[in-house]
Amino acid sequence: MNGLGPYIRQQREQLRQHDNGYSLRQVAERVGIQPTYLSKIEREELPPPSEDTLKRLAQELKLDPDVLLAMAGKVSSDLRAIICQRPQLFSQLLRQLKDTPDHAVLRIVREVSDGDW
Amino acid sequence: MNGLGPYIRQQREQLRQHDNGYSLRQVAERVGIQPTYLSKIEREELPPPSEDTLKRLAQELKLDPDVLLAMAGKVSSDLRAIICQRPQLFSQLLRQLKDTPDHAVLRIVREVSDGDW
DNA sequence: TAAAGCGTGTACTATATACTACACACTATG
DNA sequence: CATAGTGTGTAGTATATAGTACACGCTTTA
Repeated sequence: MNGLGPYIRQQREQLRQHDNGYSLRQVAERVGIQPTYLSKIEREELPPPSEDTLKRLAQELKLDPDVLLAMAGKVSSDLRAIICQRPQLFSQLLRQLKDTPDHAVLRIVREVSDGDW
Repeated sequence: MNGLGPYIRQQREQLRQHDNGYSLRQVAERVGIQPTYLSKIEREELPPPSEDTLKRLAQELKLDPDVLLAMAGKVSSDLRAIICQRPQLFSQLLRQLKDTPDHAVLRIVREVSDGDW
């Protein structure tokens, strides 16, 4: 359980082993931020960036945006929108599922996608 | 579908019909904000207040905090925490359930609470 | 050995968020 | 008819958020 910063750095260095285009500077440029900023993010000298920046970073580094956002304590705006449309329903559901084991939740997911609803 | 502000005002005036302690000033005081601020919130002259303030307001006005937060486009911090602990799982679930009708989601809720998991 | 590229330290900055403080006019109450 | 209470207009503020800009020393490359 290390933080968002180290997680990003590790992944970047991972990718770098197979492709030299993953220097801090180059990634920063593709993501559209200053290299110094990415440096600080990776070393957690500054708090996590915005949702948008995190998403671009996730895409660039081939990471799951939802995971990256979660490590920053954030929830993607599209999920927020889903909840906000039926707040009582989904609030109840989530609190209900808080301590439900993964496999049981996944069973629900599969049942729903098998779509006899 | 009127906004958060009018919704709050309406509820406050509703409560006021049976209890004079629901003037804008008195509610504001109990909630811990300035009356001018509450006034602006109700008339949507200012953007919605913080999560904490909305929750205290909900309690004071006997409204569902999740609903109030939702109308402000926010999601309660405890729900965020639940999602952030298993982001992939719950992101998938929520996107899956986005267009699932209420009754079907409620069926899940009941199945889970009947707890044979 | 010069130039390009690397990561980082320091110092700012712009915008959004979340309010407060004071003054005013109107209404109801004692 | 004074005074207590009501809602609101105007102006300002503190803090958080989300970054930028420049300079530096080190390393690799040509």
